[in-house]
Amino acid sequence: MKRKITLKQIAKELDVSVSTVSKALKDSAEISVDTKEKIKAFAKLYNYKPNNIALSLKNRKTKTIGIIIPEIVHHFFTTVIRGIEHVANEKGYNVIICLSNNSFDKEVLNLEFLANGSTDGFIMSVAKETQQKEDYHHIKEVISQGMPVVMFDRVIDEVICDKVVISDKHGAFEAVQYLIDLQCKKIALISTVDYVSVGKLRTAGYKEALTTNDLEVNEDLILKIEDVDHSEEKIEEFLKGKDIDAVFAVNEQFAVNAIKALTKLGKKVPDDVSVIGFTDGVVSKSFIPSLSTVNQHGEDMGAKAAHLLIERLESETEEQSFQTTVLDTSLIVRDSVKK
Amino acid sequence: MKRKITLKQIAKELDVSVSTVSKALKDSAEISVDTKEKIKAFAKLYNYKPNNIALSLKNRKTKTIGIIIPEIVHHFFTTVIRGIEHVANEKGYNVIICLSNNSFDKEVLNLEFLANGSTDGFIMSVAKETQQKEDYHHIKEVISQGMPVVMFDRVIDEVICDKVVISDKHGAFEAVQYLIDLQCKKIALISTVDYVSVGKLRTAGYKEALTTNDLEVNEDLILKIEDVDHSEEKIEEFLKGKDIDAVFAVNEQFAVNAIKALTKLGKKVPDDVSVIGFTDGVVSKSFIPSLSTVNQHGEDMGAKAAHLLIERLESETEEQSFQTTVLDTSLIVRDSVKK
DNA sequence: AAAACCGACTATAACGTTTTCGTGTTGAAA
DNA sequence: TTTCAACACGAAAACGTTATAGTCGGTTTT
Repeated sequence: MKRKITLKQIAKELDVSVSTVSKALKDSAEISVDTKEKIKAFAKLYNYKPNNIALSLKNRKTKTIGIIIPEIVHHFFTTVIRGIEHVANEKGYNVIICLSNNSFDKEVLNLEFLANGSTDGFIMSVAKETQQKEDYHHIKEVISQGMPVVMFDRVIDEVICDKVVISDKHGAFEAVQYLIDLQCKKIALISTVDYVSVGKLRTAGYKEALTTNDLEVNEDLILKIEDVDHSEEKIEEFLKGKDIDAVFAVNEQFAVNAIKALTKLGKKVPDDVSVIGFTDGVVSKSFIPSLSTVNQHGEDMGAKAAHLLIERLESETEEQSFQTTVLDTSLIVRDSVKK
Repeated sequence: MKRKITLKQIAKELDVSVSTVSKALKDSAEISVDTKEKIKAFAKLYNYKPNNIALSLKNRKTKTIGIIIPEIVHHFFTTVIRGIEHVANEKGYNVIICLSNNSFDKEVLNLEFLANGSTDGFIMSVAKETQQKEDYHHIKEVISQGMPVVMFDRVIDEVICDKVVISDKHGAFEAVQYLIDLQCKKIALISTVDYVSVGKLRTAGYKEALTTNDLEVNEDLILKIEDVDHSEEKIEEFLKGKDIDAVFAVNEQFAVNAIKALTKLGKKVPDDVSVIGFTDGVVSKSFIPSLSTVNQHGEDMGAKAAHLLIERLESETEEQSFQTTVLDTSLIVRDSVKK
């Protein structure tokens, strides 16, 4: 088994110095054409490729971007990663992904580990537990050490860095407005607990749409779910006996569960009740009735985040003004709402 | 903005040598208790953490595992990653993910890049294009350079390394056998083109189940889909006018599309036609009727692959016997089949 | 013919670690 | 008093690169 060949070995074989080899391979004018050709041929033969680790150490940059997200089995995060990956590769960067599993401790560990030389910067969406704890010292720490960080989706106002978000509130507003335009008057909301920033914002959009249209906000029509795993029963229980004509859910899963529960309770979707979800995932399109959703454009989000990060990495100046990019959502109308 | 602190800086500040600092932080017996305490306190104050890149260079190992997969928006791959990530982190390894987007060239690039020092080994599922081309020089190359590789799901017989697969053929066999036991006689197959190894194997399982039960294999009941994007129309066209009582599909998407098409064609699932898919994804559970599938246990697969790789990385001996682990599938019976 | 220059290299430092091999100062044994 | 551990630390090499600063023989300049 042959090991990877190094400059030193090439130098020894050809009886020249390491510097000569390095320069020859970079096609430096300092080296004679003859020598260059000889060295290049030899290097090619042995398939020489510079060692990235050595380069990273020397250049103090790794050309890799760290992604830290709560979960990967979420279709939304998956699309974001794809967006990041796409532009990162285009610009010659690699991507290293760590999952926090929504755990604060793991997020801290990941961040610390990657910050010690492994990456040039981060793109992250914080863990649920972190938002709950409101402890952001680890993120602030890496930023203060000169690591650029771009946050997306679940962002923290308190941390100063570039951010990419969608207009959660406005997206929710539009969806609910759409339902109101369909003459729906009794619109239920299925949301998450408030410390999850997106849940909070979407709830705000829901409420604003109602009040803008002179409809009363009825807290009895609002369900906040803590534990995603048992959402199905919770939703069914919540909807039982409720007199409603529409449901707005802050994610795809809740929307699907709502339709199932409604069907079980003898109500027809969309004839009796219209349903709109948030986040366009794999399920929405396939579901029967196909689900109307607020599309988050995850791939665009990832691409934008990567652009922001790379721009900051490659700008010489220590620009201190950070921007928050707000991406528009778009309402995809499918069969789960009355026409 | 403070930069990350290094041993050298600590040494300078405390007026000792770099070696002393290094040893002190490792709690070496060579250093006096006083000095150790002083150094440790200082290091803690400045939050010193060793630079991973420097360590990687020195130790010639990076403690990271490279994952190369065709696509990330597939729920199956996502679960595999989760499995890998889980055991990797447990053993102190990091995970770096590259997507080939099913492109041969990108796969080669990724592999080359990561092989130059960035990772200690690979876990991969090859791109569709690579399987089509049957060009595996890039994989053989990294293996010959002493990089352990573990393949999963789409594996290549020709490449000698550890592998983790599921019993595709047997899984398909069991599913079709189940349909036959339900008294289905005219079972259609919706598969992929043959160069995709899993498609081929599952097709073989389907055929074997039929012949074992003295049923004729009717090629008219077999559809092979090349282009996933237009599968919906293809499937509908295929099923039109066909006299069948069951469908076995080699993935979730095809199964869902089959149910949709059947419904459109006025047939009831499961009353008129039973349907079983392969791969348990997000859609299966939520779909109405909920989809019966062959579960691939992606997370187990990832975990097993990671174990195999790490074991090889950490064993001193250059073990030359490679193993192929075959994981069992399990049939999840839901509402898409007659009871 | 001395000074300057040029072409084609080589030596060295540096990136941040760890580790092996010194080395100078004690205090105790001979 | 001499000898020798033990102790506490430092110097240097190594991992693989690249960039800067030499070096050295030969040619051109004046």
